[in-house]
Amino acid sequence: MQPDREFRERVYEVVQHIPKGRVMSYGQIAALCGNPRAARIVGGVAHWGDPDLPWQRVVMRDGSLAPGYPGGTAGHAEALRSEGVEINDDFKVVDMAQRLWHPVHPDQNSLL
DNA sequence: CGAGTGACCGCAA
DNA sequence: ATTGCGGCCACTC
Repeated sequence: MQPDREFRERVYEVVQHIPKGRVMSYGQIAALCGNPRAARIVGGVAHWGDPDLPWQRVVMRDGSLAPGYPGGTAGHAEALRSEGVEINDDFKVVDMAQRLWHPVHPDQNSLL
């Protein structure tokens, strides 16, 4: 797939700023990058984009983990646990609402 | 230009 | 609280 460079780089910018121990959803990131419906595109970036970024901090809206993470959901879970994020037996982030990171304010989507 | 595809999302049953 | 479905964006063939 590989989205256009413009969008892709904004995604990088955002993902880089997710603090350790916090997570963001694909849709949330997409919105922050100016394209609220491009959640799937963000997924594409996550899969094929720069591997030297904290992609383990990007999860689904409901807290479930991505299947495409290197090492599978299990690997993803481990990566997150290793930085203090609790993952339950169903491979979902415990207490998403609290774990979700929002750069500025919960509703308005300003760029960092 | 049309059809298929994917680390998604929100709204019904 | 779980599923199922349709809709979305960008890209490839």
